[in-house]
Amino acid sequence: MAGQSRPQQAKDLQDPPAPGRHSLRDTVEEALREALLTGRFVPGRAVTLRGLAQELKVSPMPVREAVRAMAAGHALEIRANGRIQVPTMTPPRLAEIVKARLLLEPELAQAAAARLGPRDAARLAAIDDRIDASLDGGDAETYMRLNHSFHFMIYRAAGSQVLLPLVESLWLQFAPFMRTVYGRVGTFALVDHHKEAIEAVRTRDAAALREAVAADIRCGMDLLDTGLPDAGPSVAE
Amino acid sequence: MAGQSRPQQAKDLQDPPAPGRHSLRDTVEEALREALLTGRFVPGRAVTLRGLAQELKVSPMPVREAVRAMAAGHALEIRANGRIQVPTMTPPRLAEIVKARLLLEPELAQAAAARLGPRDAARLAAIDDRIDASLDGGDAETYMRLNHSFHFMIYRAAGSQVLLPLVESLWLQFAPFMRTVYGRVGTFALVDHHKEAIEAVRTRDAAALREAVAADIRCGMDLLDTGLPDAGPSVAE
DNA sequence: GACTGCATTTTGTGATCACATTTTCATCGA
DNA sequence: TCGATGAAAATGTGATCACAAAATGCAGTC
Repeated sequence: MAGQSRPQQAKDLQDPPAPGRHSLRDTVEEALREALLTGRFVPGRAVTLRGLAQELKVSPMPVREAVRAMAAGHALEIRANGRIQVPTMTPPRLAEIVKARLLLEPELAQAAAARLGPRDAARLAAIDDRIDASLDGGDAETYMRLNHSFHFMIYRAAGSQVLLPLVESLWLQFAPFMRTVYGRVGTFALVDHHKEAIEAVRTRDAAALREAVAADIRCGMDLLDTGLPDAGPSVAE
Repeated sequence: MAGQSRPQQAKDLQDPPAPGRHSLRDTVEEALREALLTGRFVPGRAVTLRGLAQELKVSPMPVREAVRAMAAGHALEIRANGRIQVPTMTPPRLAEIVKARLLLEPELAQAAAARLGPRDAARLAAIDDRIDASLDGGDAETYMRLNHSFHFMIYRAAGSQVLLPLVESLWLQFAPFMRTVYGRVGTFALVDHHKEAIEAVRTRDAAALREAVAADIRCGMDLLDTGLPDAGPSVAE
């Protein structure tokens, strides 16, 4: 034990006891997911290994693996020159995401209906109240986090091991762009179908839940369509 | 030029000129994809970083990132103790994969129909001939490779940036299990709907192509269902 | 003979170093 | 004033080391 070469363990991430999981890599990955889903990472934003590492107080190593994992799901993009950035949105890409969402999420919602009930409806209503509050307050970041919670509380109930990850991948892809649209057109214009979804959950009406989710996707993504008439890379942070 | 500390670049992977891309990581990832899609990696098989690295003549570093990327798409599984293995199949998981495939792949095929024609039909027919040959010869590995080529030659024509990666992820998940079933029941019992698909491509009949793909999925996966009546972990290498 | 105990090996994780490439930016010249 | 040029900084990639935890193998015991 020479006592000089022990460059192990950051040890002071901010939660030394590490309550939930272990592995700094998972922590970084979760941080990235958060940043993307809440729109803190805007399309086109450059992500550097050392920069992220310093920000999260870890070595570049766990960041490399986390970034690579996100890139595998197209949540991040590795350009030809090797640089990493949040993917930019294009009209055809957005159209495809909408199509994929409409194929998968209603299916997931329908499957979840049987495993949900009045208790869950109450929880969803509570989230929806906070969503309305964040919309009134113009807090887009909180809105996006809560909207994600709302949808995935439903989807998770389906107990899916395959469909759910696919849908998560889709959300990671469109969320950053979603955020830029809210920043441009504001959050006041938002119309969702959460109320219908809650009612469908309460009455265990699978068909109605399916339709509510589909309608919600259609409305939200229509709004997004108005956000990219031009190929404006103006919001590249 | 001290000439002593230059532990850079393996340099002799097997293709020094490196034709297509660069980056050892991508090479490893491609090797993993190949191994999974052709069924050389069977469900439950343990994958070790150092082992794979030695096998591919690279350092463990690129392997770590490649494995992590595959795990992000659930093509590999990182267990609670950290060990890496090819995921095992369960009846509900297989059912979900079938559902997801039936949702996405017919859609992709339908979209691809407009961008395919007689020339492509001829190419597909050529592949299908080789598929029949590999089935007669009992060469399951070649069959799987060609079957993948057949389907993705169609899907790729859709020019999809979102749906296609999702479908690729699904194939990586069920392919290893598919292989074990062929090993058990043989390849002679295989019935596909490639002939109908080729005809639909030739006549640019989107609806027919969609239906041919859907039928092909249903048949193939029904066969797989017969492969796991019990929860037999007997085929763990 | 089967089971428990410990020593050895294996394996994933994190950190650091070395290097090629690219980007950035300040300086110089027309 | 603007563009080219060069040095300096930044960045991704690959390799190696160190370490903890787990798996493995081997003995010794009941």
